Amino acid sequence: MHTQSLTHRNSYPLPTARAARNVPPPALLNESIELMGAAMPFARNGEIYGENEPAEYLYKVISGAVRTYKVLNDGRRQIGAFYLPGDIFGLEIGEVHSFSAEAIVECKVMLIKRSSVVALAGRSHDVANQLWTMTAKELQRTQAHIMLLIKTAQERVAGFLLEMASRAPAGNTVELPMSRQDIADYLGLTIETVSRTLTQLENSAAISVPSSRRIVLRNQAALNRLNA
Amino acid sequence: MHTQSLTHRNSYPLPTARAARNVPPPALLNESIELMGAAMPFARNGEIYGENEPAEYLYKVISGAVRTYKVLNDGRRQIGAFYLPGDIFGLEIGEVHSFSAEAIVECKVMLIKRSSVVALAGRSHDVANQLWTMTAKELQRTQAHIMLLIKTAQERVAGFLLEMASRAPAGNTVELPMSRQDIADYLGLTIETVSRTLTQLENSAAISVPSSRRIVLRNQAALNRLNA
DNA sequence: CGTGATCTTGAGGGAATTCAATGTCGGTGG
DNA sequence: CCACCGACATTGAATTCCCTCAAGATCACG
Repeated sequence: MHTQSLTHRNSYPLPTARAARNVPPPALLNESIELMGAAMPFARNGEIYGENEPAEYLYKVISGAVRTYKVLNDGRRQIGAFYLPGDIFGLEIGEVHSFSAEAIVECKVMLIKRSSVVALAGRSHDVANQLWTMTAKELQRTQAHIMLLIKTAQERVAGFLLEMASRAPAGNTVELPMSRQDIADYLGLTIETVSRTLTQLENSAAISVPSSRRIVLRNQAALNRLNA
Repeated sequence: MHTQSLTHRNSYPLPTARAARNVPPPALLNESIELMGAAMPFARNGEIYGENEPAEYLYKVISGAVRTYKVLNDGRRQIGAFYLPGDIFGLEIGEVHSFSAEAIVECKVMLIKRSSVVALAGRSHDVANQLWTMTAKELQRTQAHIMLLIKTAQERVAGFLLEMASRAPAGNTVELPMSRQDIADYLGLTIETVSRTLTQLENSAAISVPSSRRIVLRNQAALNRLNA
């Protein structure tokens, strides 16, 4: 459990510090998160929060990558989302998290007390609106995930690569922070099928795989065609 | 297209009418929807809105049942959700709907102008909060849907039946408004697999199927076990 | 250079799909 | 009233795609 590590976060500057300095409430939730928290480090595979734990914080990825997931009682794991630098996660309506969150690689994550944001939203319509917008964006992302899960293996992998490419900084090379197992659990496939499918895509000249965690999209049109 | 039918809804009472009567803004979004709209009828299979159409309204099911769905370019259809009396749908953040919506059976649906709700939310923190809460609930529902889609056919069908049972009014009999095709497209299966699976569940005494649209949950524990 | 973790590849099996036929129900008209 | 029709549902047989199990290959790291 990581509870202690979260608990001692109380020593980080909180909104009261801002109030004391007579700073007007920030219009942008994104900004307020930066102002209200300090980056907290997590080791590779470190737990950020667990399913059913109180949802006390919101989180913003500063560096590294995060996965959220659920485990069924027979051990199957489903990854709900990958979060990359700049992404906010842990936004829940209930009192507890409905997924668990782990660092995929070494990470820095900004934390903000949920109660602070909610309080802020009670005063600023801007913040309230962004809280809603962020949740709605997450909803759209989840709906897109559903559309992936009904497709063939090729389509899922192609869709995943295109998604990662669109979120990555640069051109047509995707740097994957996650393992094949993570990808498989995100796409509802096995590692073997993911691996085989990547090989197929490479043989059909749609991609090349210089190293297992680096993938070059050689024929984006072909991938888009698979993306249905 | 149903655009005309929506357009003439401008003749329904709008928030301004309430303001003129010096009524305080309602605290509950649910109430405001009832106050702001009148029930509109839709025929079986009638389109309520289409994907990529402007998201001008929110909708509340008064009677009947609604499905939202997307169609892939090769014709595969994925149903995003079923909405039953009391449920609100069409809540989108973007300017356009990301799914289409159709009446499964003859329906009455309450409509409310999106702009009115958003304006109301700008004045009432209560309404803003409920707008957020509703979106977050929808997110949770979608995440649960993902967990269904990674399971076996038996588990998906069992999960679907339990979901419908928990939403239906009465005891352990589920009255299905939707066809096998709808169920299949919701669960990412074929109608044949849905049909065969129901037969299996019946043979294993977990359910009985007196008529194709009526299902009795005979052994809820067994279904829950399948629900993983 | 070994060791464990991760990834790839192969062979065989199984669950769901596809294709096809039959069965059932509700409505409509003779 | 019942015979017919179309829509919907069920069942069967064959196929396909992905999974499972198993063996190598590659990579990172001490």
